[in-house]
Amino acid sequence: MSDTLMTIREMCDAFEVTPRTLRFYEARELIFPQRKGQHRLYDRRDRARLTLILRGKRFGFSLEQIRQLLELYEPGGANRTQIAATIEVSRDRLADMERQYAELSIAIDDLRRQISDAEGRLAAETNEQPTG
Amino acid sequence: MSDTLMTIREMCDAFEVTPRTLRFYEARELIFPQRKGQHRLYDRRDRARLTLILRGKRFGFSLEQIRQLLELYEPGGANRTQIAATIEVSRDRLADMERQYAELSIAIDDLRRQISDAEGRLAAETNEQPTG
DNA sequence: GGGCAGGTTGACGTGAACGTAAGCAAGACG
DNA sequence: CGTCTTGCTTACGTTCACGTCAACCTGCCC
Repeated sequence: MSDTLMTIREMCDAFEVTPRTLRFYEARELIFPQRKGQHRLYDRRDRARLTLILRGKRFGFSLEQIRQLLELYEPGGANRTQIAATIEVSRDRLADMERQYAELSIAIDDLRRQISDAEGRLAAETNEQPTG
Repeated sequence: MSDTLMTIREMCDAFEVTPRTLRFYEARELIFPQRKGQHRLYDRRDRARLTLILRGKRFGFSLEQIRQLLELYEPGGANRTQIAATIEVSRDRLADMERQYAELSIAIDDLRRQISDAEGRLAAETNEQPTG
């Protein structure tokens, strides 16, 4: 059930991307759908990777950074040096995300305060008599 | 002290941007430095706005979205309708950021787990005798 | 008064991440 | 048999956020 193969159209509908996008990600070696003849078929693994890709994009990572991160999620037959390198860059990304998390917390508080200030001004103006 | 005017070069050094970037933001109406003759001079307000701009960019907002947000931080003589509209879009941005915050938390946990898994594999491999 | 550092405008170039369009193949349908 | 849909490849176009470059002004120093 969960390892159902999906066509490109099904993938597009499920993830709200275009075929162009999926082919583009494949060209950049972010996903590796099988082929049935000429047609692409996406399995559970491809869907998991696409989920991570879209998530990474929302955090502002480049496709290349995401590609490196995806290596971490593939316990394939990489050698020690490659695994260590992957861990390296992943730690960097993690640090980025932790920084972003902290800053986002501040920014959210900031924005909430600004919004309620503005709401206050709006309410005040409502009770005043405008001079014009 | 805090309302010192700064030249474009001083701004660039302070914020690690290029002159081109500052002029670009000005063209997009994100900052409004004074002019001394032809030369630009940036005050405390410009610096505050630039801080918010760069922050917004780190969260993946477009310059246009940031421009709208900046209106919220300027209690200038806008009319009720404009203030209300600004609050509207700001609430949308806030919602974006809250979503991002929640998702980021998940992604960080995810990534941490993947990294320690990979570290585990690395350690395991160190203790094994490689077949080759 | 010549030159030069620092700033200005304007036009064009660039890289990332796709969009769009043209043209072909292959299975489904009536 | 034609044509419709779906997907494929190739190639060029687009948007955003700047970078790069040319040409000009402008103090200011020697």
